[in-house]
Amino acid sequence: MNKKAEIIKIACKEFAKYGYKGVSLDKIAKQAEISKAAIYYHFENKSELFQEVLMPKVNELINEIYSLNSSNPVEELEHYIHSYAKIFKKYPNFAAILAHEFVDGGRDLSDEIIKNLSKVFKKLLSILREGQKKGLFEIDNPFSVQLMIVSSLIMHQTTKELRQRVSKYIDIELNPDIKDIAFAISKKILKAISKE
Amino acid sequence: MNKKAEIIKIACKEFAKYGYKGVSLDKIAKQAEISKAAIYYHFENKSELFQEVLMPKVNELINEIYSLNSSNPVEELEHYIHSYAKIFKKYPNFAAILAHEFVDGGRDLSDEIIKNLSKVFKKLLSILREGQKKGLFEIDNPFSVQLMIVSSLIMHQTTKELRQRVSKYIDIELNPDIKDIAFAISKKILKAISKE
DNA sequence: TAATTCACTTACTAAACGGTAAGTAAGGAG
DNA sequence: CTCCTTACTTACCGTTTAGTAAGTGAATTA
Repeated sequence: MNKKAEIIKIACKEFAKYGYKGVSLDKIAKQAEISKAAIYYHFENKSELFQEVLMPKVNELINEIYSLNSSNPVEELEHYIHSYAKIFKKYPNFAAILAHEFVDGGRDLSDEIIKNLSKVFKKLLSILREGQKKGLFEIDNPFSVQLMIVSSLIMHQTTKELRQRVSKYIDIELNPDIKDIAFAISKKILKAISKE
Repeated sequence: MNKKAEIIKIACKEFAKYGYKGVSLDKIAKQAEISKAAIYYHFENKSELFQEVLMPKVNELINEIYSLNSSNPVEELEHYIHSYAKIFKKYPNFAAILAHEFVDGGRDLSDEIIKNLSKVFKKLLSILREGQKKGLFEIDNPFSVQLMIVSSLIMHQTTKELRQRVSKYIDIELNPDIKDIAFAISKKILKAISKE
């Protein structure tokens, strides 16, 4: 593996753990066994490194989500939810980075990434509208559906440490697989929004 | 208002916006129009200030959640969800702080706060178990139910800025009231987990 | 009136931060 | 052999960070 790819890999892990602002380039440099200035040889600045970490994953998520073109909203919704699960399983750090950015108001995301993420949300809205038009779904608040799906999946990936700490006091399932969570969520969401 | 209360109020706003690590005491001091050392007169360190910001809200949430003691799991679940909504409406910054801590693995939370938060999660688990025992609920994965409820409510409060940025590209409802979201969520959750 | 406490301020420290200027060893091209 | 590029390193800069030591004026207590 070349150094640039190694930096990206280490940076991805760090951004997932500490968020954009919490990551220090000194620490990344130390882990990659290079000097900090070497990072600046490969990337213009911290922000560019962050975008280069995120962009391919965002694009892969979009491709996955748009890969099915069924006329069945139920199928489409299931595919949508499992697309997230698939990408998050492939890149567990990606979900954590998104979670950090969500709570930070996307402060450190470039407009290009925001634009691409919008495509993801757009797809869900169109699925819900289609289902509503076909009399399959009954949705009073599409936004709350979106919240339930996306935040549940993202939070699942990012609260592993917290669950560990909480498990000292209560009995919870510690490490459910995201695919199982995706199944549980899509089953419940479908039941919740289905007419009759 | 005395200075200590003013510091807590400003700190609460800052912690909500930037998370524990992102907040600087210099900035809080400037806003409160005192010196940074004055903060250290009132609080032992940054961490103690953080706990003093959080603790009363956590306790109020616990009291609200445990204030109803019905034998009807449906009623109890509705009360649970609306308890969150009530506290988050009263302290919008509290939800944002929790969100930051969730994605940071509760890194900056004291054991006491973790213990108290566990009580909150415990209550939901007991409601779900009770509903299951009475044949009202059908739950394969209690953890995913918890995720859907808590993360949806918290994320709703914390993604206002992000929604604003996304709204340039897609048409979403910008500022739904948390009470409406709570109603939508509890309605969907009940439908999703009800038997039949 | 003298001593003490309260609620701070000023001035500082050591460490960490993102970022940069200048230099360098290795290798390929002409 | 010389020039140039690649992929870095060393050493630094200015700023910001949490935290501290010492001092101060006003109010309270003995």
